[in-house]
Amino acid sequence: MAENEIDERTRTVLYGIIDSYIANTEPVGSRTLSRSLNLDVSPATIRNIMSDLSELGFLEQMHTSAGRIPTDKAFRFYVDSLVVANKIPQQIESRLASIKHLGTSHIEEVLSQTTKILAGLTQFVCVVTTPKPEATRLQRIEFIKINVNKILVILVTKSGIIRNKMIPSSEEFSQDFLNSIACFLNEQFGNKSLLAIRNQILESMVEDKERYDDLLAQAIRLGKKAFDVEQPAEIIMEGQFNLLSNVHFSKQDNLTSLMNVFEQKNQIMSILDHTLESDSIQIYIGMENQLNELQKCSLITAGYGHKDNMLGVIGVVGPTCMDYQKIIPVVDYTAKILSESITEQSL
Amino acid sequence: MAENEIDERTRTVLYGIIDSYIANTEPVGSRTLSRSLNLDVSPATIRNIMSDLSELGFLEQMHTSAGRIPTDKAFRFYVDSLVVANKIPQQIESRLASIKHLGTSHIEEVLSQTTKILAGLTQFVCVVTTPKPEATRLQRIEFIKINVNKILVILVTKSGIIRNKMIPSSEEFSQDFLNSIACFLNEQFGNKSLLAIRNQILESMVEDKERYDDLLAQAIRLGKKAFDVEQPAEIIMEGQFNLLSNVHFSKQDNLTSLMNVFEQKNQIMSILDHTLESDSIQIYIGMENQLNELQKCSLITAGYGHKDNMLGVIGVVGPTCMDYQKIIPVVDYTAKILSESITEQSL
DNA sequence: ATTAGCACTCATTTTGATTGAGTGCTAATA
DNA sequence: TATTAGCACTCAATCAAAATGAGTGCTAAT
Repeated sequence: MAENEIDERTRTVLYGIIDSYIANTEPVGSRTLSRSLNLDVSPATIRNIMSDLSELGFLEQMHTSAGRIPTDKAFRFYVDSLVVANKIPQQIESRLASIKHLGTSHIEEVLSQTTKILAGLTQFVCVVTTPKPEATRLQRIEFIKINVNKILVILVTKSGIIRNKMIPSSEEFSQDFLNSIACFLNEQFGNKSLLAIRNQILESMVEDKERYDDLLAQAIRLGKKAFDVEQPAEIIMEGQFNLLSNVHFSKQDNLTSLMNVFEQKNQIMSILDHTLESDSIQIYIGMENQLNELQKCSLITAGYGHKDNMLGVIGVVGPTCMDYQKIIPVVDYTAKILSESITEQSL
Repeated sequence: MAENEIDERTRTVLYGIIDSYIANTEPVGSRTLSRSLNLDVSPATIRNIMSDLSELGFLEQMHTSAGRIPTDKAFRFYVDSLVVANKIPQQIESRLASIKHLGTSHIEEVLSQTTKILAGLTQFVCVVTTPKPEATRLQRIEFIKINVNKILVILVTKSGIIRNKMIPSSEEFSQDFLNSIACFLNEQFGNKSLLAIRNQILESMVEDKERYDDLLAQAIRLGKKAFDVEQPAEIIMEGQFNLLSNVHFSKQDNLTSLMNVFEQKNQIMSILDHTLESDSIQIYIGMENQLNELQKCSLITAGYGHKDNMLGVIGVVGPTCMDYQKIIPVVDYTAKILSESITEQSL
């Protein structure tokens, strides 16, 4: 049997195995399946079909006399042919609705709350990236003189991020002078992306080093410090402990290494980075994940923001054998709600 | 034998048991002890002594034929009579020194880094509270008009905390007007504690409701919003996963409930709150902890800040049978270094 | 093409015996 | 009188052999 001509019955068996495995996290054997499935076939027939599926790489066995478990390939097949119900259970819907009424102003707070809720709903680890600098536009920059040689920079972005940064200053500025500089920078760079601003500033410095009058020169210099090492994007993570009580992970002891991965947020970050390109939901199953430690996990991500301007990514990490049918729409819907509540914010 | 007349030899045995238990996390029996201890007595004698100690409540057995393990009471006795070496290993000293050279400006960043280092050194869970509002004095407040009905408040405290808060405003203010208000508030309240300010504002509002001219009235009104729900103090926590690889916790399965406690930071917060009163190091052993889930843990805390003005608490949570001799000075020293580097900051 | 039957595999569970570190008690000893 | 040797007893931990049972592959009959 070739891969592209899997007949109806074979597919039913495969789905049956996957469903059963998702439900019980245990290898499934022919007899059990022949009973639970409504196909009127004997275990022996099921075995034959299973044998075919094994050969095609959809099933594997831990040892000869165990049941079979679906491979990553099987899950991929399953997920690809999954018609995702876009009907969200009432309970989940109302739980997520609370994000919208979150009166807070810090986008970090919104993201953090959302992540917590999603982690609670899925019982998996849940991550979200703060808006990436390329996508965040400057709304306002201000300088506050703290003391003789310290200036506080406040950076407000359109997406609602507020960043504080203390920068040292070699010479003393009056608050008035700082205000002028801020005013200048706001006019010059307002509504531009942080990345664009940084580049433009660097250009200015190279191009016409001497030309500027004092105000401009100082503005550029301070601006450079303010926009310079602007951290790329952070990652907010919740529910790491959910995996502790998760059947599938508590069995094995790969937990510690998994936790280590989560502690090193930058690794997760770089994975999520890739997924930002697409605005639809994305699913990485088992081995499809680059990271070794995640190869028994699946990652489901969805971008948030708006079609023309995706801000970041929200997603969950769970076992490969998670209930995709249930989880996918939840992640999808969460991203949607998050997008909406952020737009409301930045208005 | 009465509790207050424990003779030399009995004490040696008790200490021997405790030391052995700390080292191996295993019940210790009479024969092993008689060999490892240099006392020239037979196991039988040790058994008699152990029997005495059991009666006094210093030792307990899991079952008849197991060895004995020290009770909380024993650890308390041990810790109380511990002469803590204030000599810190070179390696640890240099590791902690890096805090001082942390060029960053946000106190949160300093606290977070310190906590991470302490968690790494001790391999336990490590917590620190951000400075409590009663102890933090206002350095500077500023208002930035974001749009028609949103104002960003920036609050800088002497201890280096920067708080951003978006507040809604019913009427529209010009930035100039906001500056005047900020100027007024800075003059009025500069260098006062946040708590004092809040109270004073509330008083003002009650006392002379009508008396103020427009500027003052608005200043008080905005000030109220700015200082009002100022969150009490946060808690920063690191190294939760350390306990996963800790021998003592991985054996039992009380881990999940313990992790839940750590997720509910406010519970930990309220414990740490109590410890802030004293400026010396404090130790809570096992049952001495109010929280049920922590009753197999010990908590070692130390305040940071300055004698007349303690800012917050830093501490570690580990198993009751931790190596106090080693851990106590580390926590103590960390708090000292932290205090120093924060003072440097706020100058 | 399907199924019943059968021999075989192998993780898991059960059982029972063994070991060993520990205890308490008592009688002998210094 | 304090210490110790000796002894019977306890009990978790370890191990090996046996039983169990869910599962498989193959073959011959339907």
